[in-house]
Amino acid sequence: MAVSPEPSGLLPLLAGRPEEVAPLLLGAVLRHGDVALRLTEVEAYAGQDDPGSHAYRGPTPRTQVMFGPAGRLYTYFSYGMHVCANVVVGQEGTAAAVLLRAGEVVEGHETVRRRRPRSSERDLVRGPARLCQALGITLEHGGADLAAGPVTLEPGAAPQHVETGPRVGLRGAPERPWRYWLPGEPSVSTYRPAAPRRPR
DNA sequence: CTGGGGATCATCT
DNA sequence: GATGATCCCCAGA
Repeated sequence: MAVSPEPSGLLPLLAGRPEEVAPLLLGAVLRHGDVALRLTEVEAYAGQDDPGSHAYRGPTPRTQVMFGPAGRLYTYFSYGMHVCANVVVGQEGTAAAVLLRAGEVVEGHETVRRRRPRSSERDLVRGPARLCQALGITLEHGGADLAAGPVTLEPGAAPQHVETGPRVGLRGAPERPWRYWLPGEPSVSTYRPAAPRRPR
């Protein structure tokens, strides 16, 4: 009567609405190579209905993956120097996604340290671009199937407490409190409104 | 711990 | 040509 934990047990859950799926991903383990991270902070994005979503204006070459089936990785290049990663969720065609914002290193700490040598311990996996750096996720991983690898997602212990709040860094988005995090985790980002850019 | 400002380029209009 | 779902470094407390 062995209980066989199914590594893909999380994937059927990804088909739900993004704001329902996002909190389920907290505590889940994201793995790439010898590094494994326990997710501590995520953010939900609806597709065409959501002005904060990259898919808001319909499919483009970049956002093609978001319109595909759930369980794939959507990666994008940001601010000229950073890579961020989302898990595509919801029904095919809806372009919903969950941005992976922060995590705790549970395996491969030395590898992460090597990739982020100047980081303080607290900032190691704090923030979506840092998370990708820590895991070694690049634009090449865009479209990767999380059930097949090389980046995989496994269920973790169900979180006891989940807090929610406004999403980070969005301008002109309606208040959907779709940022989810595990309270008390040192890896969870401090809330900071987007800094206004200096006019030239 | 907090806050401010510069870096730098793929993507879309 | 403008714009970021950001990070890093620095100063100050």
